[in-house]
Amino acid sequence: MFVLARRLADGDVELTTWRRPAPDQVLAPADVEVVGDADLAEAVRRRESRPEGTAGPRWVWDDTPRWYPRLLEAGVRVARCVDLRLCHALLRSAVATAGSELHGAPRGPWDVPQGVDGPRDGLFDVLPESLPDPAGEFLRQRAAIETSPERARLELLTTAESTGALIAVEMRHHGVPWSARVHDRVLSEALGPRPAAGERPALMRTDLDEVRSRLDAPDLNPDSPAELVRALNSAGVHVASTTKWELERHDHPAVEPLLRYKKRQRLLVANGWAWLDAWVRDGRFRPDYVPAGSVTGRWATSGGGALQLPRAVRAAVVADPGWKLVVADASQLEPRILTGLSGDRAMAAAGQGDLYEGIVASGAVASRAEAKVAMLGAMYGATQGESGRLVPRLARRFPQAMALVETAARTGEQGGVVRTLLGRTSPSPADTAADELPPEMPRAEVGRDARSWGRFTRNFVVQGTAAEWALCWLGAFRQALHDRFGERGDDAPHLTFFLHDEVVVHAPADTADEVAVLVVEAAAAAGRMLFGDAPVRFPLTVAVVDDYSQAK
DNA sequence: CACTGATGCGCG
DNA sequence: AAAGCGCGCATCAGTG
Repeated sequence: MFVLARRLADGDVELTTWRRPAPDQVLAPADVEVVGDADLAEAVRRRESRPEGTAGPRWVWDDTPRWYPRLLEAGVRVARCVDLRLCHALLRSAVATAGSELHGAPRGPWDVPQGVDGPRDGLFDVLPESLPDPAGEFLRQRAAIETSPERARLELLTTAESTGALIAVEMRHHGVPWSARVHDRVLSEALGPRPAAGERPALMRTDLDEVRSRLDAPDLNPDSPAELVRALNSAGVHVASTTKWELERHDHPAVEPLLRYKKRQRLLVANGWAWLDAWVRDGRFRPDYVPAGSVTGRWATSGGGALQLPRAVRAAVVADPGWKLVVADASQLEPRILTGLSGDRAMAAAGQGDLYEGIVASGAVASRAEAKVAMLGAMYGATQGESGRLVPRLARRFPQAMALVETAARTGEQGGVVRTLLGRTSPSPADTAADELPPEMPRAEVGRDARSWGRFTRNFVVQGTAAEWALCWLGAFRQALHDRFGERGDDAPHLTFFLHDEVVVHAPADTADEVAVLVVEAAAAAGRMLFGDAPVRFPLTVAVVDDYSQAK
């Protein structure tokens, strides 16, 4: 059963129940209720509470961040939903929906960023009207899915994507437990005490004084790359840029303090006191997650840089008193995804334990470090350097795995699209680049573009399927947490952070060990959802800790 | 003054 | 200008 929620122009909400009159018949609206905004949470709660063992409704709405934050604030959790906006994007471009009305539809009002008016901006008493004709959109989506030869996979993909949207809002609602005191200590130790506004921290002034005197450039602005290159060249350090990688190759006495300065500047600017003031309130950091924010289906965030939290500040993620953090990350996720996608039995055998050690044991390469570099090179399309040299050695031992990424690369080079296991389809280069491509691009340029697009499609199948695995993992784990601990209410363990192949759970201490078991089981379940009984394993590294820096 | 693109670096 | 993918953010530098 589906319940479609649609916000009307006056702010009221229309709830339409859709059922199948009989199995195999098309969905039809069964009843309609209109509730005032103030009564919405209660109406949802009523329909979510149900006898043990019976399935609740699947809420259908235009855009999860427009609905769910206010429900959570009212204490109402939703088990399942269909996020029409996210599913629209998937189905419109999926090759598996060919022949449906949605397939290849021109960009329209559903092709918008999430939460266009902000999840809640407090300026309006009445939330904006729903995106146009959600019932029509819902039916077009159901038709696209149900007539697809890939129906089962599209059902799983759209469900996983929508559940991800719920989880993103729930994680923002709970927030990451954050100790401003510890964060300040980390900063003070790395940079010196917090300076007055507009001042450089003491340790950075020391670095800068050394750089200026050793380059004989007393007025140097170290934050201007152009100025820095000129000063370095004048001092005999011949660099074309100021990247860490290039600077490291010179042993001029200015280089060391300069690299120190740059490192500290980075910490100050990206995650310094200003960040703390802007992003941490009442002991919580609340990132704005953007599910499917990247083309491959990985999440992004907007504001706060949550997916780039430097290791140095992770000590500030501290569990509440009496609580623990359960940190779990999937080991060598992308190579294992490639194993499952390709059905490469030699690679599956190598992945019984540590995959990179398994590759060494297979005789393909000599060391774990080489195995890692070679594997990344294979998935990213490396052609040069150590990585490029090692890739052919992998190809000899694991021909099926290598053939899969090679095929994806060739398809992209020739202008075709590729898809993930569940059917997310890569953008077409024709649509993406046609208007930007200069009419008379030299042949060599076109070739370079094609190869670059081939590296994108090569990686798309792996990174995108890994993102699908992660969504299934999250969804299964969320369900397991709720089944086991849901009745504890605010005292239940909950997801608090997600980073592509890693999750952090904030858990009451007495639940932590059990949570650790559930997260491992969920990983195995995700593997089965994608690959059935194929011999590919998804081991996790799990740690129960007091702060995030203690994990691994 | 506002905007855009390039640079550099943090994360997976 | 780093080989080799995907992101976000701050800052600089150039343009309208």
